[in-house]
Amino acid sequence: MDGVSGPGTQSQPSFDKSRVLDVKPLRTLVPMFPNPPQAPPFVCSSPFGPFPSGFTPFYPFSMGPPGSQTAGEARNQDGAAGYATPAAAVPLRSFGTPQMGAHFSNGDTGSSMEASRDINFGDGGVGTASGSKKRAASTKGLSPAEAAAQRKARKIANAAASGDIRKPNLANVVGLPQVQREDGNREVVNYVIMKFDGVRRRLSQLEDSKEASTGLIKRADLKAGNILMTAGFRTNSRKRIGAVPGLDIGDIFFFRMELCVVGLHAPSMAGIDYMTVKTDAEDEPLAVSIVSSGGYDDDAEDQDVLVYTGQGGGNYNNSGKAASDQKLERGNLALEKSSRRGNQIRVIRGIRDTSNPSIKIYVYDGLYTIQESWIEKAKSGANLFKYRMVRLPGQSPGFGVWQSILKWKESVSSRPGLILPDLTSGAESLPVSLVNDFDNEKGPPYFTYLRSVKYTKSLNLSEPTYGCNCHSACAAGDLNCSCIRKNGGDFPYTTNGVFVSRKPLVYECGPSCPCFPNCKNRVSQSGLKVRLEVFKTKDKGWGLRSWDAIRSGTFICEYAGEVIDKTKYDRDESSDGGDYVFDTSREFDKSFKWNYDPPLVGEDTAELSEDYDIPTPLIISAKDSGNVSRFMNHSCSPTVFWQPIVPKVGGSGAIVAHQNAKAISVDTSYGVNCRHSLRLLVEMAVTGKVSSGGASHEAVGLLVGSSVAWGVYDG
DNA sequence: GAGGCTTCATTAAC
DNA sequence: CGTTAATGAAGCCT
Repeated sequence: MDGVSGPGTQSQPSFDKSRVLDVKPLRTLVPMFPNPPQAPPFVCSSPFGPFPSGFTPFYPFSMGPPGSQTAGEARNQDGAAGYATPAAAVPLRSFGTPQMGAHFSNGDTGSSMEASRDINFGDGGVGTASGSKKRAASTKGLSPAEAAAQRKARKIANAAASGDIRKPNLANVVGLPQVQREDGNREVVNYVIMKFDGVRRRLSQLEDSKEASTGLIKRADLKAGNILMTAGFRTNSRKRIGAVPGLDIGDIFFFRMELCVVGLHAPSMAGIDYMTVKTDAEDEPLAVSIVSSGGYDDDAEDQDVLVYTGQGGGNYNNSGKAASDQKLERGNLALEKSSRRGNQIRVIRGIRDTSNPSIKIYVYDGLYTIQESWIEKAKSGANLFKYRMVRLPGQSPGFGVWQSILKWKESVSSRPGLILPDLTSGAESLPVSLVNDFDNEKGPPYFTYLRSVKYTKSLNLSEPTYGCNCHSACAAGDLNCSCIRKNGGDFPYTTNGVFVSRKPLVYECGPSCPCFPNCKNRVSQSGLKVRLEVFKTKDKGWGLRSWDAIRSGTFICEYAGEVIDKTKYDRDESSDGGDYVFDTSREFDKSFKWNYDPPLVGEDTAELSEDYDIPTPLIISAKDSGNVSRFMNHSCSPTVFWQPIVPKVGGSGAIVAHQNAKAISVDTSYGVNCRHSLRLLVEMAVTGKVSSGGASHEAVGLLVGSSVAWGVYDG
């Protein structure tokens, strides 16, 4: 046996493998595919709520295209109620309705499809007359700040239009209708966040490339935020005390600008957000939200109590100013007033991962009130305002979960319900723990752990070989690198390894490329990067979730399993054997709405409209052998998507380059060279909810929680 | 690899 | 109504 055994076999060498066949498979991962032409649009959305983000959903089995119904019915049904969205939620596609369309000045609301395209990002045109007209007209009803920002954006747009054609010209983004702009809901929030990150990734990509590094783009996060804010592509802009519609406790963010565009916390920098409330007597500033990020000497150890420091006085860590007394004005005054009134204040906690200090996330931790405030002397001798903030009881956990995770990372055995610290037995570069804190089941049925796809027969690969001549590492913007040219001139990943935009096929550097293994174009070849956990769900068998915050575009894993014959698959499917099968031959989503949108001016979009077929379709079964991906459950609002990636073809035995001896090595006697592997990328992560592991239908991925943002889920 | 520095966006307040 | 000041983070540079 050339593999690593699944749980149970270590202690039971004589494990009866036939049990595998006795146990009804838990779930199937079906790749996400577009609606077939004959199907109505948005099949997946209704009635479970709209699915605006455009990454193609995994079909709920009960709702897939007509052809997939038969097998689907027999499989585990996606809990219909589980994915219902609040009745109040306004479907995004209704943006195209006349009442919403009125907010579009271009009048292009003839059809809902057209209008919904416009919602995304206008017409994508250069700084044309029509574009300018649209912007001018849409200035109506904007605040002075917005109008000023828009003027600024126009300048940038003009500069871009007259200059280098590849410079981003995203200034013609069309904002959301006034209704959504002021008051959001979950769909709108998810949509805004997704667009924010799409633009941010694209700007990052351009920034990475040499030609643009001399240009205007720095701090892609700020830039992306500015573009959206300027256009009015934001939500919950109306300030309010208390909860914000569409935002849940436990939602996570990776940039301050994200808090801004979703209306959780308006200031792009300041830690205290407040609003002036008119009373009979006088106008009173009241705090609405605070961000505790570690810049001041806050005491944030306790889950439910936060001692927050006021702002100003040069007491901030990175401030170059001499420290002085803080004044009772602005945010400090607002906190004081809120304290007197006993008002609720939203708290966002910044968290630095001790194992990876470069990553900082922001977790929305719900509502607090101020219990007491006082003045305290800083080390510098300056007076600081201190506020003891206490979390309102009865709220679902947010920050607390992350604190627990930090402990688990220090000592796996402290994880409640732990069955195995690493179910891969060392096959993966990171452990994957097996946990059941729900009932007494001791683990999933037996399977063999594979790190990669296993080929049981030779495949006739016809794709041309490609390979670059780069030494050490391929560099973004280097068009001499043939791998980059294969990718249309863009580096598919940002420097920190985040996938930028979906496309039919991504070309990574392969075995015959001379570049080093740490080349930035080898992201999916380096195995697990995210700390995962297989856990028992309430009603969906076993599922997969993460201990790490997974940023949108993060590579998670490939779909490992055994490649099987189509005929065998067809036969199995009729007898309920289709579970765990991933069929890559189906077409996948053509809309790519996860991407920045529209394409930058002058960008060639031809490749997106032609051939979506991947070169060598595979049917992969993870029933008997597979990796963590076999535990990903189906969801109608998935947090991951599938992206075909090819490494270089050719070079015998290349797949064995996966070095871990305990892993199943690919049997090269079948003539396996390096094939294209299928890998999963996370769509995620921006507003993930943290779950303490209750495994409700939505509490799936530890770090993920709702439609946008989970790395992994059960469903 | 740690720490300092620079730059940037928003909005209340003037 | 236009302008300014206050605020802090992220990533680069040293």
